[in-house]
Amino acid sequence: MTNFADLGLSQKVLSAVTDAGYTIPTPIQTGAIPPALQRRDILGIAQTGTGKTASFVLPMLTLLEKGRARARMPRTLILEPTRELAAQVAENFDKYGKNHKLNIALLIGGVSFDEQDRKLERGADVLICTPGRLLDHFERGKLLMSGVEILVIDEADRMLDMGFIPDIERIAKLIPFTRQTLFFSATMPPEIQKLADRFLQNPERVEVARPASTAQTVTQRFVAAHAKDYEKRAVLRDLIRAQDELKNAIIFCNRKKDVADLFRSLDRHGFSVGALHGDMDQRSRMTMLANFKDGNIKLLVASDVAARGLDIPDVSHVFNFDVPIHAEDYVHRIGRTGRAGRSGASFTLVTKRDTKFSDAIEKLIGQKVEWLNGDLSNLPEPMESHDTGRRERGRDGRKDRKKDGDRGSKARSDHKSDTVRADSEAEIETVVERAESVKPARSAENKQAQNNRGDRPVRASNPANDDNRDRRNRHRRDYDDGPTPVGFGDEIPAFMLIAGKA
DNA sequence: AAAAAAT
Repeated sequence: MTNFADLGLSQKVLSAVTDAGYTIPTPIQTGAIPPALQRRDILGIAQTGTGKTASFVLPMLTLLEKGRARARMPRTLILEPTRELAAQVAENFDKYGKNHKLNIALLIGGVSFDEQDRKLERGADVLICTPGRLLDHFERGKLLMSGVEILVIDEADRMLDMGFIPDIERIAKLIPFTRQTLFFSATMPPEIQKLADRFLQNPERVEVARPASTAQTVTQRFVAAHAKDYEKRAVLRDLIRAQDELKNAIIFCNRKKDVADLFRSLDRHGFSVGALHGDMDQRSRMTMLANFKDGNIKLLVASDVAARGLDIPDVSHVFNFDVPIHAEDYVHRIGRTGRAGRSGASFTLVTKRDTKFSDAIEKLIGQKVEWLNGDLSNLPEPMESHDTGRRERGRDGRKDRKKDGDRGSKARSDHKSDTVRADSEAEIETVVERAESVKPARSAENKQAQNNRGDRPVRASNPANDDNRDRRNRHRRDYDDGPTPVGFGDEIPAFMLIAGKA
């Protein structure tokens, strides 16, 4: 078996790798590192979770040991589709480059130019960028690309999805053709192949199988639900509480607005929860992600910004609050769990209007997904009608919030049965039965969840106002569960605000 | 029926 020591990496790099606890390289690393060290171009076909990032970070560090950066002339350039991915790659350089004295600059949008400018001025060995911000700096005359020796294009297929290809082409033209190019993509559709043909010279092609196919390590279930958001939220809460093995989870929504709404709802129900989507300000995004990675937050409600690439080890559960519209996204989302051979669980709420998409998912993954508590044909009547979510939710929400610590889904469904209109015994029984078929979460976890609430920076910024929330917001419209939190002062996180936007 | 990214 190949060892890291056999790949030709420098001592400095090897010792950092050893310190990080790695001895055996992954297939993409074994395949890509030796030719990369020979200054060959690389065409890497690999998904996240395969060790792809280290497969370019490690050889780059070794190659960068010779030479020194000059002001405004970066020596290497890495292009990433999202800010989080770029930040993650930067972390890798910190980790594996701890024995080096290299200047790493992270050029991403949403944060101030000043520090980025300073790093460019000082001379950066490695520039890790999202395309927009890089071009912005370039147009301001803050950097020259003529000294770039290595260009990395990561997640090329996703760059294509996001319409970045013209930017990438423009950037590539500014870099000398004598450069070395490392090009990575999870898939190779024809457009990407064409792009690779244009950018790469006699590349070494390294292709690795998808990491353990989804079916192997991830338990997948569909969960029937009514389409109304408050019904889906109730189903989701029961589902979360029923998970004994839940360490942490990502909950995906299709829209940013729904991320914000669901976050608020779960937060008010006492869950330890954060939110992540692209309209949040960059600082909140970073803080949320860090808190989630550190375990300060157990649940992360996210848009597809978190579906691919983000390296969040050890996610025990993925919940799809919405069925993804593109089946491909389903694979990426549930790929957030069950990584590196660990087991994981994923649950997807499916409503009648989603069947087209759930069918497409089954077709794509080539298997039927089991239903948790019976399929859509067994779904009881919706619990609304004349009593819509408004009144019931308000009460439900407050009760839940107070008593979440010692209260499971049984109690919850009891409560429901006295608030849901009582004109159908059978219907109530079904509701109770469905709720009981999932077990309540351990109270220790709920306590933990409550403890965590105060630790979050968002809250901590203004805890004093919490007391006034209910009174101040008594008249606010709210279909879910009680008052809308205000009182963030000047520090209203962006994800709280977007609900009001289009 | 969407999200992501420069301001």
